[in-house]
Amino acid sequence: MDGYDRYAFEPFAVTVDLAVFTLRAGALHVLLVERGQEPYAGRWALPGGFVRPDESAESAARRELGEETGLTDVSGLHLEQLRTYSEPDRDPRMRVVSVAFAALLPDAPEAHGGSDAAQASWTPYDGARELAFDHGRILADARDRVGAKLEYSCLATAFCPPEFTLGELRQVYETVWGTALDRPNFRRKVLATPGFVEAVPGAARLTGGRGKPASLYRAGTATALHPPLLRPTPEGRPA
Amino acid sequence: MDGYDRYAFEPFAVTVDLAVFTLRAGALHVLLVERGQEPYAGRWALPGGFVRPDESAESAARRELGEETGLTDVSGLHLEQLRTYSEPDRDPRMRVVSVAFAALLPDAPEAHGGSDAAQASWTPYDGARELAFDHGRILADARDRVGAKLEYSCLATAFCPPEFTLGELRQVYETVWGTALDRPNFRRKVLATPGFVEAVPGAARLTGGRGKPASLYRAGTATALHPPLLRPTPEGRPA
DNA sequence: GCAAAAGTGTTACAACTACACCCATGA
DNA sequence: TCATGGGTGTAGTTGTAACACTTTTGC
Repeated sequence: MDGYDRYAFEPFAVTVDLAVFTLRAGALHVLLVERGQEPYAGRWALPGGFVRPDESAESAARRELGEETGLTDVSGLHLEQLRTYSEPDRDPRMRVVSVAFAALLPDAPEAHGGSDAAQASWTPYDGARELAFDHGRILADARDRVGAKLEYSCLATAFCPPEFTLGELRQVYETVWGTALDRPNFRRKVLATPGFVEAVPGAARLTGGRGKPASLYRAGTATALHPPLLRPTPEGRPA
Repeated sequence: MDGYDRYAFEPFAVTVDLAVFTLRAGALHVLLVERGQEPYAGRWALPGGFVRPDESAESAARRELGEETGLTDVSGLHLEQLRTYSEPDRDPRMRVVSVAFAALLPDAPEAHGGSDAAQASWTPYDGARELAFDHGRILADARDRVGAKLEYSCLATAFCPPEFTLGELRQVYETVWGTALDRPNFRRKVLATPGFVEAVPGAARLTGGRGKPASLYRAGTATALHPPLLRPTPEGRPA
């Protein structure tokens, strides 16, 4: 970054792309938009758009999410940078460098199209069809990251409403990882980690319509899990 | 990223910045360059530069490292994306979005200035003075990331030459983390992790000039550590 | 009563910690 | 022979896995 040179003013565009996850009916869902314009008109894609001259990529991500999908109540939104995709040919029109984000939402307000998006909707992750650009890869990278961060961070609470039961928190892990967890052990593990959750005194709620009402908890102040909550033996796992 | 709009052609520049680490004399060192031009002329900064229209950020990072510091023999270089810094005011001249990388080198070939860099040199991490732009923050983020990745990945071998002793590998952990590790336990832990290291049959080498010659090992094929090698109780650690 | 979900208890095993101890080498 | 670093052994503790069992709700 040393001074101006002739490469500084080549037409680079900088965009953001968002992989926004939520849980619906016990399945991982992702927020997709249908493109209204070429290229890839009619194809589904991740929401996103151009970064404006006066905002950071993080600000652009929140703005575009509201503009394209109508999700303006983003109070519970957890947003974090994934990585930046910069292959020269990733957009057929011009040179576009995209800063990708992974985002988590507790409940799932209905989405609707806006600005450049013909429509927006929550789609089951496994049912996601071929996406525009390299968004399929970005989405897969985001899912891997979220799954991995559940192990050593308190990220799971970002999928839950402000008050939740331990059963709901366990379902977050089971849904994202696709494995069943031992309920008693999960409970002890979570309660033994200081700052992960804190009890809401006296409160209780039914989880599945039947069964004993469960105590309610709020997200604690901790962000990291020590020791981590490891996935049940997926053998060799990628770095 | 839906079609052209008026924000697409604002003058964005895209750069890369590299935090390159190595170990020298038992201390963590980082590769810095002295800026030859305004702004921040004469100040130290991370090596880096503009991404060209026909290359990815990863390619640009390797190219700039060679151009600015003379490090062209990058066979043992481990390079990975850190994150992207995009605050609007991070460069006083214009809008510059920078993709930052963390890099690790086993040995430390001498560096010399080149292209935009007046000079380049390996600097002890703790002795790093105030850096240009937001490079101080990037450097701190990179160091945090490297320290964290040592816990759950085989990254430590990237600091070691092709053949190394377990004592050298342990010094990587001790130097980056700033804590002493129990030698026998470290040895067992590393050898018990399949694919972390593989023995070089028959080979041995003296580590510190004195003592019993140590067996030599090569980096294995694994990339992740399961279970992880956790730091000794730093209490609350950031996410 | 029965099914479902919360919550508690217990035992066996795996991993980690903290040492003590021996070995090989250079000064 | 002493200091230094490599390598092995082992007891105590902690954490996890895999259950059985009780409690409280809706139907």
